[in-house]
Amino acid sequence: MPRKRNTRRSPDVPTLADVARLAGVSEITASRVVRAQGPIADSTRLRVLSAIAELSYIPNRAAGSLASAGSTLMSVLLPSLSNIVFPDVLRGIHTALTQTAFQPVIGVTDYDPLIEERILISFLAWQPAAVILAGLHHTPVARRHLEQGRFRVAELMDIDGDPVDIAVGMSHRQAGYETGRHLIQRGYRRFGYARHNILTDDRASARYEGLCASLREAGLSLITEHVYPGPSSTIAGRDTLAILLSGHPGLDVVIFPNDDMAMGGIFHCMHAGITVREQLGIFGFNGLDIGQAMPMPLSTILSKRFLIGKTAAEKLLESRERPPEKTIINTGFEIIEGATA
Amino acid sequence: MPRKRNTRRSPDVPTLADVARLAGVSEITASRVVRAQGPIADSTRLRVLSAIAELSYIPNRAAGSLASAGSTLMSVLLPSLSNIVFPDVLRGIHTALTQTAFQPVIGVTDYDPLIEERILISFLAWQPAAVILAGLHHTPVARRHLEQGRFRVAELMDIDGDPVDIAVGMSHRQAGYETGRHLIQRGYRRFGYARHNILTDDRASARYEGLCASLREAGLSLITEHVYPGPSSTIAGRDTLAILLSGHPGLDVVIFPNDDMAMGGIFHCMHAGITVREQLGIFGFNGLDIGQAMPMPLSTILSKRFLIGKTAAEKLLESRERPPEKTIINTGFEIIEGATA
DNA sequence: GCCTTTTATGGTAGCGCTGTCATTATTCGT
DNA sequence: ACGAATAATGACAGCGCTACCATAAAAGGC
Repeated sequence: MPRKRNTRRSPDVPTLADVARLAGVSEITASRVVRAQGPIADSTRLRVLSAIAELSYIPNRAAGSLASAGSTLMSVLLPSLSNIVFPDVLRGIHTALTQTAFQPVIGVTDYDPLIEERILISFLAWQPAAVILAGLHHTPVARRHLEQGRFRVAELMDIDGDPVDIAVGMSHRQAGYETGRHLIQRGYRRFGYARHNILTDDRASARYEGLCASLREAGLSLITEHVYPGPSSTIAGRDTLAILLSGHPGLDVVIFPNDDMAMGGIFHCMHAGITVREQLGIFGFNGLDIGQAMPMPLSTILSKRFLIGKTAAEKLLESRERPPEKTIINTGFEIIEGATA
Repeated sequence: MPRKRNTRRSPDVPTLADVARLAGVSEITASRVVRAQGPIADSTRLRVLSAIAELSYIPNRAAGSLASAGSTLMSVLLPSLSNIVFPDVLRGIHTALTQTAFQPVIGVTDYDPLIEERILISFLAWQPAAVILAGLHHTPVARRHLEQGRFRVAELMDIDGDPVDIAVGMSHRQAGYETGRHLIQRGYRRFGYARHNILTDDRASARYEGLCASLREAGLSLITEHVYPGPSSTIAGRDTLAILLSGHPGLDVVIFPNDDMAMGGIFHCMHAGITVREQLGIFGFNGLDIGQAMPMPLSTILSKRFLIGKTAAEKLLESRERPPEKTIINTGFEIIEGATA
């Protein structure tokens, strides 16, 4: 005697077979209606759709994915969500995926390549159609999986390096370099630098290097820098500036790795009675809304986060197959002159 | 003649059968090693693990989920990621899930119950073990799915209502009420209110109602309010305060629906030469880092976002089955006196 | 030493869906 | 009007894994 069907499942979850039976068609026809694929007579479609509605049928994507060896998932691996940069990227991705069948699945790596590797592998277990990551630097294991998988890969934010497939972003090294040139041209000479302790934020490091290069070219160098013993935050910026100035009161400009910390720097100046720009220039990175809403808008660099996310997702949707050659898309950046440097 | 196996897949993706063959065991034994389930001899486990490593085997979770009628996914549906509140909640969830087999899958609803319903259904297609949503208000269809599904449900942020399963959060109505009481006690009498256009931010509405109730009790009422024709942002707060004051110069305190907008209000005061607190009180909501980093820390209410996320995920992990009775966990809130009201 | 329990392993049958191929009904071109 | 293309539908196997049961060997109890 054959074992009773359906022993493992809750008895009342409808399957495609139930829908097909109710609509009086075969399973495969019902499947075609669900996927809007292949020629279906209008009358048939209607009957199937009403059966779906009546049963509150939800397709089982695990079964679908297994049968078709593919999914409509797009894995997105981001370093952090506390840093507003990445939610902006995500919004871009979402915007591009709305009205498509694709669905983003988000993981957070905490800037740790090993966590990235672990999450990547657990995402690959769901057979995603595409993978989006931040940066070009991954563990060797992750890189191998990215290169060998049957999915397209986009690496965001950074374009200084060798992408797996598609890179969308800007040159952070160049942004750092332009920052230095801009500030030198505006007359600043005595540079300080504030850092945070996220050593794996490769973009921040690249900007730092670019800045140093431009100073070197002008015969200058950083007078001082301080690494805040914690992740980036406004308070980190405030406290770091206080420390920098206590050791080197002669600084005339301080560069921060991002706008959040730069805002903290401005708050320190307000508190200590330092006139921003005249006495001390403050320069950030990202071009956040809040910095531009201040009475004296923050001098910074606008990174085009939303555009990066949107462009990457659109590019990934262009073809189902892995492209034969690598693509690098430079979304560029803009110096916002602002009023603080 | 039987059709060749594996025609649909790329030929070189290893399966559990390949692992088992290489290790010289049966598929089910290899499966047990992968899942760390059931008794396995150490020598066998080692052989299987080394076969897995050699082949770079990645389990196919679609197949696993289909066979076991379950997954280790935890669906998380949040209204927005631009609002820093939700990344904080997410961090809490992540913290609770680290070192467990569970994996969060994040969707963004843009504060739209219909989008929430759509994303919920597409997530349910993956048979999640649990679902986390924001708020207690969902479409009837969504509510029905939540109630009938074979997964646990946590509704976050808000506890003023009837949860499906578990609610974790605070009473926003009470927070609004306490805000009013606090400000009245501090001597403020002429209240203004700034709003944004996200009508479905039920929490903001509940705070608004609580505030009005406390004013009514004290024989007061809002003198004016302005709805900014756009989503919440610092610039929205700045511009809204300008409009409120131009119409009603006699206001002595303005309450904002969140810290971002309140910061914008402070920036307007700085720009317009208004002395915050003496001439005009400013009150926010959330207790963000950046507001507390200002020279005069923002007066606001601390909502415990991280704790909410962490508590909810922990609670969901407690049992595999849907709890027989509803649970409401009040994480509370704290008034931060600050220096702006 | 014999029976029971525990440990370790395997055979088999699906889970729910879709790719492939086949079949029939309809439309079209000339 | 007749073969050829097209539209609409179905039968069936199998995707990769795990639940279920069975079996065999080792360990324990008295």
